[in-house]
Amino acid sequence: MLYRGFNPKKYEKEILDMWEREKVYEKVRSERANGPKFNFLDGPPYPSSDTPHPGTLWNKVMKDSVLRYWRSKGYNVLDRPGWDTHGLPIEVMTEKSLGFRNKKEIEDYGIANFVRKCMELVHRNVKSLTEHFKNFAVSMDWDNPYMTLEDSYIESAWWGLKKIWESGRLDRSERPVHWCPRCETVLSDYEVSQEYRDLMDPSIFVKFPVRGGEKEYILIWTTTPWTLPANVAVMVHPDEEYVKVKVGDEVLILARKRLDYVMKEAGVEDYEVIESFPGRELEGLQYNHPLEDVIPLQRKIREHHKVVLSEEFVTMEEGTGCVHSAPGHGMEDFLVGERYGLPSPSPVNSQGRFTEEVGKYKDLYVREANDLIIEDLAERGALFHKGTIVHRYPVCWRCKTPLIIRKTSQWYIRVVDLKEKLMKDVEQVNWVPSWAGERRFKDWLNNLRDWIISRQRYWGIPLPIWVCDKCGRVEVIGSVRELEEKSGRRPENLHRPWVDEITWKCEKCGGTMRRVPDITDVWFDSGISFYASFGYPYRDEGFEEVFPVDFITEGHDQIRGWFFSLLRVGDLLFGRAPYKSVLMHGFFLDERGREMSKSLGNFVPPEEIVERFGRDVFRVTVLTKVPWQDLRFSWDRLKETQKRLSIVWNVYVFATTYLRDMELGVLDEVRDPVNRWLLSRFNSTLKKVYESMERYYLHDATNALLDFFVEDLSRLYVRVARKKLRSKDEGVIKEWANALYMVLRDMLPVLAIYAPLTAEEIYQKSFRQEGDPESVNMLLLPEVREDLISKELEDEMDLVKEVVSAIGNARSKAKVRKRIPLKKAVVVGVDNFSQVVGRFKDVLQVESNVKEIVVGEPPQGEGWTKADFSRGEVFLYTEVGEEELIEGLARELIRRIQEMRKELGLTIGLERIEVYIQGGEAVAKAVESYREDIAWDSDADLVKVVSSEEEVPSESFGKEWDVNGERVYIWVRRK
RNA sequence: GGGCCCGUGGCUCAGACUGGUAAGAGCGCCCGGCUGAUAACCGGGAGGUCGGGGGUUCAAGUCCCCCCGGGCCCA
Repeated sequence: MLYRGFNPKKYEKEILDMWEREKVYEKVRSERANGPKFNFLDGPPYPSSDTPHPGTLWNKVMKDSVLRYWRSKGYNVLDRPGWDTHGLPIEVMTEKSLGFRNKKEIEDYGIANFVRKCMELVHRNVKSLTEHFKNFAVSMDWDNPYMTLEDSYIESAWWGLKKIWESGRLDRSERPVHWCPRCETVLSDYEVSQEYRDLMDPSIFVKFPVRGGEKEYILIWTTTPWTLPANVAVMVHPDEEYVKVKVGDEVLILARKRLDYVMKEAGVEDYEVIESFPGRELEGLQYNHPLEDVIPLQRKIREHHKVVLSEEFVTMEEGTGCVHSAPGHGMEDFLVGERYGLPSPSPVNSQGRFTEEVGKYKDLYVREANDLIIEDLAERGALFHKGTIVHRYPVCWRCKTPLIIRKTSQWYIRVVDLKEKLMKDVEQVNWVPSWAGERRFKDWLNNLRDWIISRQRYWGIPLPIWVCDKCGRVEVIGSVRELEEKSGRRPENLHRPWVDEITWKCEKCGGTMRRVPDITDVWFDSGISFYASFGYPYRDEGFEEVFPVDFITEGHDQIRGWFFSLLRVGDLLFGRAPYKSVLMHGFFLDERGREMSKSLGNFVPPEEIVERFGRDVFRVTVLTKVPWQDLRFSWDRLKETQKRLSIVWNVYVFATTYLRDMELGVLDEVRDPVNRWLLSRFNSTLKKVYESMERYYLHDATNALLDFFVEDLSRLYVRVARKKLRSKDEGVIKEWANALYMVLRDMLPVLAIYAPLTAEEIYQKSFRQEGDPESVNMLLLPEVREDLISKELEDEMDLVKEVVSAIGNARSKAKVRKRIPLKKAVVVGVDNFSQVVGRFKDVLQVESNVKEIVVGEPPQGEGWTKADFSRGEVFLYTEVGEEELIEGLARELIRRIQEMRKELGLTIGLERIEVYIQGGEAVAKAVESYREDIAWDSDADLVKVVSSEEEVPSESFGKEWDVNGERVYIWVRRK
């Protein structure tokens, strides 16, 4: 028996336990095993914490609603969760827990020990996060997740890398990259863009003496003095105007557009332009490096010091228009340098300290060398001006160390030439919303760069690349078996350091083949998930059948993350995008619209949500929100959802109260237009829900369902049904009971998509019959009966609602309470309303309490109150006569008797009573006139007017009431 | 500098892809009602130049252009 009061706390945990105990999920899976396939791929969350961010819960709940939908449609759903287990965040956390500050401490501790610690951390967090997701009724295959740290997964990665190598796209090259001097590794562009800080740096203007010139200098500007020792050239814009300016007895060369700014900055008021020319005329102009006397490197490259042209990288927005170029410390400088055949020295080691190539600065940490370099420049008269600047500067997203750009040898996957193809792939995908793909993704692809795949760290997929230490020959290994064949050994684990120990003799020269020490970029790990989660191609777990997957969904940050990464790998290895539909969702923000994070202290713990509102309330709250916009969290929102769900709950409670002990069978013939309307609305709702789910408009589906409960059932149908279910005509009761029962029962599997715990509780407590499946999760979604949908009926009911509302309006104006029946209302302006009145007179009666509603011309005479609605107007006769007052009084009495019955705990329709009433003349008259109605409504065998308490049997329950200002005594005697 | 998204009553949000009924809901506020779903529920009202301007159209919150404000991404 369903009980009163929507109270998720009472049942949610119990239901979850029941599912676990009875292995409900496993049973549903096996029941659907032969159904058509729906393939979902989980974007693997990063297990860096043991508590999920509320946004991750939102993400998982959205996924769950889609999975539940297809499963309830009879599909065999691929619903494996994933975990993205490798990478720097886990390493950094492990380092912190061990108190390490650099790589050396890790190596001293032992890579094997360190990697084991990382693994432990991952497993611990995965376990905890899994419990959290299960706790929100997320139905995935939790016992069987894919994890990027598994050997089978790593082996699949190797297979992919080997294939890419064979296609000629994998190679090593030396380029400047963003480098974290603490973590001592390269960072990808993506990682760099994660974190910027405002840093204060020197802003200096430096004079480079023109070779052979007489006190003539090229004026450059930089905020990274430490890159000056690696200066090779100066870039100018070919088409901008440059000038020679006389300052004192010196001549400076800079861009015209920067002149005023620079002089003002340097506090120089006396200067004179003596010559002007386009930048291209400067090309080839040679200069001397001001620090060449102290930097051995500079003496080596002195013949390269000259002006080069670049229209793409020289701006007139900052600096002097003459750009100091150090190809070893800047991507742009490097590109221009390549064009001119310039060297690209990068005299900085992996810890960000200068090498001996730069003489006296050796071993200094680059940022700390700035002051000394500036001093040396000043001593040599090369410093034109020194200031400071606060600018956004990239820092390591994990350890917050300012990054440097440094040339290193890295492994790349060349993809830039695939741009056009990738653009085409994107068009093949169904993006929700469409602009996510059409615009955002394409914009991102426009900036496509080659993929730096190597990282100089420990916890990750080891690059399966072995290089001969003698002849430099490269071999890429695609499987464990291949490794074993080459080396005769099989590592106990495919991680570092175990694979590092595997070596073999070079076939060509007899040297030793050693693995490059790098691991892969973690975006490679997750990018291969669509096939590596199957262990493809070494384990046959049905990969080919599910490629490409039907559906993925993640936040908009994953445009350049996972969506991109998957596409890149999909195209490299299989020539197409590995997914068919993508739902891009928003971020979960706090009440003020800021990102939610533990460090900001605005993080809402899942436990608190469960404690205050419960799991289903959270689920439905997030599911009613447009997915692709950011969601601003608020407790008020949860409160609203709680109210909506409690109406759903109450509708079910209402039904079970009235339908108890009734024989419910099939609904063979539906006569009443209100019931035909109900079935129409039911089927329209199903249709809307299904269509919305299939285009991933999750909020439309959820709202359509809730609106059906709130608008159609609660506000309308139930109110009429209350009367009908107590009809004197058995046939009427039967029809209404069956219609209501069927609709509510068939809606349960739909409700279970969004609020599975609540749906299960209702199912178990009152709708599950002998022989029914043991869980609501096993029910199939009802099919849409198009033939029962009637646009006409639905439109008519909308009109009825409007008329009712207009009558309510008129009552309000005339100040006549609803309990008083009114004689007549005239509807003006709607042609077919007579037919509507005929069909829906019960609704009109219950909702408006007007005896006669007709269609016609505006009535003449006194006593009419008018109200407008969209298609016409209503004239309500609001004069109240004796007769109406008496009838209203009868309703007052009934209401009070009912209240007393309730107080006595009597069961409706079952326990009978006798009623005694003492009051004035009007009361007596009301009882006389409406005795039968009173008796029927209150299950009374006797309704009697008495003149004093003496006439009332002694064991009666009596109460004094104030009815419209009159004192009335009522006694109820239980029989 | 480029790209994308957002801007709708006091607050939180639907509606925009596919132009068309007097622009909706919930919360809050004011007034009233209902009463065997009831620690609920319902009706009425006040409150919106749909950020601003221009354009297309018989018709624009919706399509196009420009601007302003906020956010995200890229440079």
